[in-house]
Amino acid sequence: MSSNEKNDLHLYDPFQGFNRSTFPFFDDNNQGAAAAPIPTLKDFQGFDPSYMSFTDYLHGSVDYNSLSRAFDMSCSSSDVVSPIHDSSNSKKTGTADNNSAGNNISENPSSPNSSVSNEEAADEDSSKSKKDKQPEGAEDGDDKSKKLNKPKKEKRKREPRIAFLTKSEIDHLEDGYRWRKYGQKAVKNSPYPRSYYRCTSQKCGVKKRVERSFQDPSVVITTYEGRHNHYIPVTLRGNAAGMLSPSILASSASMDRRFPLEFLSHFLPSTSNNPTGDTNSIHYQSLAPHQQQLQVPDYGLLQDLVSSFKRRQSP
DNA sequence: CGTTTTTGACCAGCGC
DNA sequence: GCGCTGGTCAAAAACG
Repeated sequence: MSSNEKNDLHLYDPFQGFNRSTFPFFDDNNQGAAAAPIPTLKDFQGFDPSYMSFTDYLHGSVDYNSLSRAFDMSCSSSDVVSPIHDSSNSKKTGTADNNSAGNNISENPSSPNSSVSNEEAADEDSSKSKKDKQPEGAEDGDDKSKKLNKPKKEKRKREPRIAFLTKSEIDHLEDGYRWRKYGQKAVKNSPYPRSYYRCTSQKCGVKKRVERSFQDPSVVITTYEGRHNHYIPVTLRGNAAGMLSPSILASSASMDRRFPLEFLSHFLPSTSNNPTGDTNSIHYQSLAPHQQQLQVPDYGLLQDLVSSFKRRQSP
């Protein structure tokens, strides 16, 4: 990788090696150090870049319509992100091509506004679609039996998902939240398994999947589903407060295991800083260009992205 | 001892 | 209807 690329990044950049231009979602204008003609979100009509961040997504400050709209039109400006607008729910529509990735991002809920997610989450997510093996009448079976009784296959609604590509040696990057791994599956056509995590916070139904790209093993694909409805837990292993401390982070040499400070700070409910609701822009200002995550609305697109990414990196 | 990870089994959805 | 695959459960093991 080119050294100037590195220079471009902050020393604690966990994404070193990534060419910023690969990430059209972060506007560099504040840093004035754009390394390449990067299509920014401004290129996405109707989708202000300063309004979209990973955290924004998680906290639902961005509405999915905007998101999908943005992606829908984005691609012209980027050879990395292509427009995928999966409005159908068929997870196997593109199986032939995407099967390795597993599935497509699911449809936007008809009412992007949300409530969907919280309802499900509130339900402890387990009610969601847990398949009930239904042991003989468990007490907690109300969830299960509920499901069982539920005659219908009301299609399980899925929360929109956002995938992030991160170059890291570590599979499970710390993002400030606590996750409990609840499963792991082999990924078809890939030597790397996919791990399933769930936020340990009680009412939070956020889930994420982590897997390594088989096309470029250095790239970790993290797919988030749902949005946190709480602050970063203070009891975070190793001390969340510490993680959020700028001084600590700035001096940290082991950042490759974490997302950037700005990134973490974005996890906090934005209302705290900005009653006017203009938080996003404020937050965005604090975003450094090295905050390089690529948000992808369609999981099935990832492999293409990785390929594309690799191409860009090799001269 | 409480929490997290591992892992085999099970279930639902989808294509054929 | 069958088989495949992704996603989840849950008991046991591992860990701190």
